[in-house]
Amino acid sequence: MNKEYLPKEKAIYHAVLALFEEGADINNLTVAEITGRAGIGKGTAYEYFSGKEEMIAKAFFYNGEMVCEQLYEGICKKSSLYDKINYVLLEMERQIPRMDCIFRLLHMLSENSSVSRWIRELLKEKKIAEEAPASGMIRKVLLDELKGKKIPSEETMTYLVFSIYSRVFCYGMMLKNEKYQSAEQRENIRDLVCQGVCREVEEALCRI
Amino acid sequence: MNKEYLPKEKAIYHAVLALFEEGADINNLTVAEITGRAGIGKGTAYEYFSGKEEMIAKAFFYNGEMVCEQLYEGICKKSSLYDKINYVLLEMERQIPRMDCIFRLLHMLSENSSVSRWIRELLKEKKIAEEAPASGMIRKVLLDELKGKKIPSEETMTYLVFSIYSRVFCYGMMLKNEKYQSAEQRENIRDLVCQGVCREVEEALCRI
Amino acid sequence: MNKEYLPKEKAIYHAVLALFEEGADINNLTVAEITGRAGIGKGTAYEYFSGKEEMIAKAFFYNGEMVCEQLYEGICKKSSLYDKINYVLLEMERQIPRMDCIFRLLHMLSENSSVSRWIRELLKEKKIAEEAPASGMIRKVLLDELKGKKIPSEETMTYLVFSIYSRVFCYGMMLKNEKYQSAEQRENIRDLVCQGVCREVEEALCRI
Amino acid sequence: MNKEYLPKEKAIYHAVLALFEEGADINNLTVAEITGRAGIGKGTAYEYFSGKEEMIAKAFFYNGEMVCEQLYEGICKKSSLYDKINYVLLEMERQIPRMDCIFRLLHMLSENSSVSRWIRELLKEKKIAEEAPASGMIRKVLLDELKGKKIPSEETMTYLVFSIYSRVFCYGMMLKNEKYQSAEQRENIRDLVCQGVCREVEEALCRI
DNA sequence: AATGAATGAGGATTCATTCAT
DNA sequence: TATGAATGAATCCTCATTCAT
Repeated sequence: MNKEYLPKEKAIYHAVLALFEEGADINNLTVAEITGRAGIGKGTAYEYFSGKEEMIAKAFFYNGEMVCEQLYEGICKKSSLYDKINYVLLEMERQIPRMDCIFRLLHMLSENSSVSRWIRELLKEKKIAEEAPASGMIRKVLLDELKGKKIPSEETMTYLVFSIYSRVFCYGMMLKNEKYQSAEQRENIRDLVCQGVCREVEEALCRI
Repeated sequence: MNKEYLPKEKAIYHAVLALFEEGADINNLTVAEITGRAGIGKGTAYEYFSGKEEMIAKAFFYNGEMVCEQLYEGICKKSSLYDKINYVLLEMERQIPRMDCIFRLLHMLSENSSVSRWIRELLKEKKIAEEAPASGMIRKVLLDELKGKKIPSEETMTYLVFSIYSRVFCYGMMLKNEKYQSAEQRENIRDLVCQGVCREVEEALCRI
Repeated sequence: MNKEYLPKEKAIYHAVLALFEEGADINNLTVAEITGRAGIGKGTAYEYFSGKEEMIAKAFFYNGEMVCEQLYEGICKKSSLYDKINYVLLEMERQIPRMDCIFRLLHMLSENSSVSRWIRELLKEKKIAEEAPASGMIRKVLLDELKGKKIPSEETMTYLVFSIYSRVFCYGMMLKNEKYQSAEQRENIRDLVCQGVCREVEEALCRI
Repeated sequence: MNKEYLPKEKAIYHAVLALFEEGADINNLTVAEITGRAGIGKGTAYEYFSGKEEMIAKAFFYNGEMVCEQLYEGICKKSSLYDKINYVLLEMERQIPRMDCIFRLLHMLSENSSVSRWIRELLKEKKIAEEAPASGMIRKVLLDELKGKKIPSEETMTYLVFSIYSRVFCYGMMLKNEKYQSAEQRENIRDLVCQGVCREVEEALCRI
């Protein structure tokens, strides 16, 4: 299942992600920085990529795939919806730098830069046409949850996906806010988020 | 209350926003493009701004202020929470380009570009230290709603603000998705969002 | 004898000289700096001068005239050649900043900047066509000295002027050297310079 | 002993010096002109130099080293002080353009431009801390001359160095003066300068 | 006469990309 | 295949000068 990446290709991805995690501005990354960090020659990068944009776009895309894959594996090991959501939120906390990359990827989807165009291109290629990136995963989790039960209308499904998505997404945003850095606070909010999701799903099912 | 803007200053702001709305990539805007569009000389811009970054940052900040001001006025005319949220969502639909600017502003807050640094600077200057931009508005709406009722814990308040914020935010994201372009679909989802918010607030109050 | 200077004209001259004495680089002086320092509007300067170059050139020329005039007055009060040379060297020490301006003026004579062209223009206008700037003064001093004696050949005169000129000039250069800052050292060298000049003039006269 | 210069580095130096010799104003040299003349790309220059200033400063410094080296070799081949001084003056006449570069270098030492700051930096690096540039050479010549004789006081040495320096320097200035362009005139003055130097050194030795 | 806001030509510098080795 | 020296297009910013007030 795992696509095999060429070593130099991976080196570029890791270099881009590392530079980003160290606070570099994506739009001002230079090829020299990237290849320098990757430990390969500038010209070599052009043997694997058509240009700077492709390097950056694919790096973030690569990270997205890695994270989602790993996240989904973890989710599958949990049985209740509460635990699944909780697991995701905890992972977000645990891997803040990688999550920042994910957030940047999401932002790029609504940008107009040439990197963004590449990202959209990649999504089309992979035929990943979700409501929002990674929302497919949420849909799968929801369908799992509803297995054996009456399936709600497409409209309701969409709403639920968005509802869960938005909560998870905003939990991530909150993690970056200086005001919510204590473990206790986070735990409380996390609980409320998980409860909120569970309650909403239940209610939606009742309403059918 | 409204800060007065110098004509050339405003011309720059409108030029930046117009270019952005027409699909320009913020990170590749040139001073020549901006001043050309604003109808002023290149050098003139530097009489009002220290550099390109300041122009762009302040343009988006300006738009943010305008939109929030207008939005809050509209919210105040609505009496129920449902109507208030509905009004906001409708406005988002009605003014998609301006909302895109707002979204871009939000994204910039978590970027590392020099424009972003300017934006954060501006927020500090104005002493706007909210959980998230514009979240102060939601908090005010909530407090209005709870007037005369028992005030919930700070934790719960924070959660409610985030919950509402995330739903509104994601509704905005959904508006940009090709899949949800029919007026009917939107209406349905909008209703679900408003109901979801109301229900969650009610339940939170019950739980106190 | 003293040409009358208009107040704003003088203001410009003093501003240029002050900025130079404060360490500004002549070639990077801006009109804004000059007029700002002179306390007049930028446009006003253009009522008196055709451009930046003229301002700077005339400012240094003005300083040259002032210094030479004053120097010559002082020289006339001394009777012996030794005292005259000694007076000049002492004045150089006393007014180092103004001398720096003179040195800069000399340098400009052999430059190719537009300011330099202006300076050469000014010299021509005033019909000051000396071997070197201010060398006319030395020639006059020499002629005074030789009054009543046999006048040497033009060749010898030229050589003497150059010889004196070069010693005075280099004493000025030495003043700027970190190594010769003690009053005692200077006094000794000054004495040697004055003696050297006197001896050379005497010998030249003997040789006739 | 000769530091090896990279080809493109040398190309830049020669381009700067050629442009200067053709009458360009150092302070208005553009990188485009320099690289154009050097026959290399604009960007290439920045692989070797940190900026325009470094290019120009190092070019003049390079010329200074070349000229001094060559001059000193020639001096060593002459036996009498008269011949040594005469050789230097003749060389100055023969290589007027290169001497102009040297003069410009001297002037730069007392300027405040960014090029000048570079030059001073370079001198410090090379630990060349003479009274004046190239004055070290004069000191060496003097010490050679005094070999086997009683060495005069440091004060006298300094004075002699300055005295010789100033005559040579001013002879160079004279060469540029329109009034002294005939070979005969020059020869006469040159003779007087050489004699003057010799006499002064002799007298100084007598006075010990 | 005096001003300074407005201008835009001009130039230093950066950096993605190429290509000879 | 891997490289990095060379390139020049692209762009920010400065500042002399103008001109309406």
